[in-house]
Amino acid sequence: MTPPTQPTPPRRVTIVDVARHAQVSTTAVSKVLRNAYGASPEMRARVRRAIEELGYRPLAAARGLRGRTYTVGVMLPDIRNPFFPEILDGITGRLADTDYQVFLGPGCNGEKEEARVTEAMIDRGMDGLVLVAPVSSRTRLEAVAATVPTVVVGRHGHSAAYDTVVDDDVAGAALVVGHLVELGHRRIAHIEHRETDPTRAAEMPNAQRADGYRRAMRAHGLVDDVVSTSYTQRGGYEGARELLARPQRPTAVFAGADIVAMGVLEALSEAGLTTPGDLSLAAYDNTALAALAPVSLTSVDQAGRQLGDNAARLLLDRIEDRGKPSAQVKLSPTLVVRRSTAAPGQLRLQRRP
Amino acid sequence: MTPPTQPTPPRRVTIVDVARHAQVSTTAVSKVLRNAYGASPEMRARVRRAIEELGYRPLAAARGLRGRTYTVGVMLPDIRNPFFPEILDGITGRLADTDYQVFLGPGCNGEKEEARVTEAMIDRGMDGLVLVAPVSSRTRLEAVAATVPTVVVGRHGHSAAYDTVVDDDVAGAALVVGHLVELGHRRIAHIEHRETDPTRAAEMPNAQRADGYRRAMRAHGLVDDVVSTSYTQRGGYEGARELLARPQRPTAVFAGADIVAMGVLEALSEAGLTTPGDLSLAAYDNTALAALAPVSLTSVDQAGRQLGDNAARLLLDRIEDRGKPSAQVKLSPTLVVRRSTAAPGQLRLQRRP
DNA sequence: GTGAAAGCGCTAACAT
DNA sequence: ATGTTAGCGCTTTCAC
Repeated sequence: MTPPTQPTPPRRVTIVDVARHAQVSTTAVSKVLRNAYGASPEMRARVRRAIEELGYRPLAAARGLRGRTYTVGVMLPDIRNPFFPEILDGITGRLADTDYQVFLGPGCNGEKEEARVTEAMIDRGMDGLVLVAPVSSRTRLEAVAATVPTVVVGRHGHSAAYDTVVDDDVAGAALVVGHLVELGHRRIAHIEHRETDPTRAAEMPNAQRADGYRRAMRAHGLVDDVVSTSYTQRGGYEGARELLARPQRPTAVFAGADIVAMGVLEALSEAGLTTPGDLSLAAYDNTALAALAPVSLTSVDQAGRQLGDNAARLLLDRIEDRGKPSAQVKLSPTLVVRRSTAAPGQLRLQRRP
Repeated sequence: MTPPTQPTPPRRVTIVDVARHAQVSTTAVSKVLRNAYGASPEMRARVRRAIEELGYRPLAAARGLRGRTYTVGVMLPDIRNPFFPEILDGITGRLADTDYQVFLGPGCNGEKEEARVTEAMIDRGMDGLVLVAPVSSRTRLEAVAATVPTVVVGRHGHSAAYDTVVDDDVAGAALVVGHLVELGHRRIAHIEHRETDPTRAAEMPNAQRADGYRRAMRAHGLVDDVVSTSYTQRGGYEGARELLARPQRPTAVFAGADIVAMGVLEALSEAGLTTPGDLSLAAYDNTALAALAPVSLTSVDQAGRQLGDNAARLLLDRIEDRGKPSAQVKLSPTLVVRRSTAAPGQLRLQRRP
């Protein structure tokens, strides 16, 4: 009963094969691989030629047993959120010229999933982790960071154990409020993501945005009006339904995320209303959704690529020197104005020209 | 010059620690870990207790050196395409109850990037690979499959070296044409993705969709009208511009992918036209984009989750038995009708009720 | 500058 | 059923 095809792949080329072929020691090959000190130019050339001729690639898993795996893990809360690929691009861009390879964990919701993914990454010997908008407790994050170099993206709150990279969500919210006020709006509502856990609440971007909104409203002498749902399409839909049922409707809505605005649009559509004629709508993240022609949503642009770029840079630094003091990077968002916002009370100026 | 914090993480708990703590051999622990034969129930209990008490987790990288890493790699062409997460959900769902962990490669465009990612996965000792809609040559795919168990998703064309899971793209295209014809359309255009390489062209879903479109048109006694651009928003925009410039405009457009339809909508918006009043629009993939209220796009639903589920199942089978004959799974798509398609020549029936 | 030898954490073959 | 031993492919002392 021999199978038709050879089920056994040809033995992989190892460092021993290279050493033999180049007539040097495995140590020498290892040194060349790592650009380490202690190999003459002549030797380097010999070894490189042998590597070339044999098509040798080091087995990262084996390297990891003693040194590094040259692997970096990125944990994203949700692959579906079109904002996260931006961050990822920033990370891979920065790592492109290095020997490091990036792998993503599967999208994870909640602390349990996060723990599973981070543990899996640590168990695979990854050299460093980038955690994007994690919801785990700070204690948990610090435990991870104690085990492996870690950078946390999109979560406020400093720690000596890990580096952080965030956008200034308070400033972003202020941009939106400022824009709407300038257009003449005074009844501006906000749909926020309700964070249940009070301890980490303040560290999350959603809380910062809500806070920034409240402060900006106050600064403009206006009364804030916050509806608490979640950063999902459904959350936007429910939030909008609640706002539309108010005796005194807001003239503008600031959704905490683009995806939330999609739910708002759904509710508006059901009610036979449109933006910006019946309601101005602004959101956050400036994802591809916001740029779609039929959507054309005013939205806050987080410098996603830069977030990722900085995260990768900090991570590489920390892999080189685990003892270095932790760094915090804060980037400034900008506002991208599109057709979903306009002066209030206009004579039902529709979208079509 | 001692750094303020301890830069050295506490030594990891190893199998030796567990063995010592449970007063057994490391072999015994290993057997328990793998549920292998040769350990009494009593011993299993002892070992499990020790594992529990010490918080031991095996180092996947080290396991891989002898046996398996319990890691499966998934390569997606583009994280931004909202269709792919469906497949991923199917994969992770199927693997959830196993010891296997899924990692994603960063989105890769083109053969070179694909080679880089697959090599990186192989070098990390991954036990199996799922390649989604790869563009690499068949030779290349078979080389990968010869090295590591591989399942190819979303690419037609069989191979003895790897299993395949696809949707029936020809049938999907026929669904669209049938739907539009039933509504009364006769001038139905198609925007396709131009594949440059002729050898693999026939294997790609885009070619199958174009082919299915042509065959369905012919079957209905209609003349096909294909514009070749690419499966991108820009491709849709350019394709639509070309179609709108025709002396005799089509009354319906079948875009090869949802994202293409977004570009069509952009062009329509610029021209002051709307769907379905001026033009019916249908697409493929039934992503979240299609379901957005302001978009509401008729689209072919590929059974994304089932694609992933089947891929994972086949992969596990192949990991167990590398010699087994390769399998091909083909799933049937369905059509989700939304507001972007209607009978032609209607009196500018707008979207709003 | 170079290489021999030890060992990373684990599994597999081979005792017993 | 259990333990002993020899590696997996690589990096790292530590000799020379």
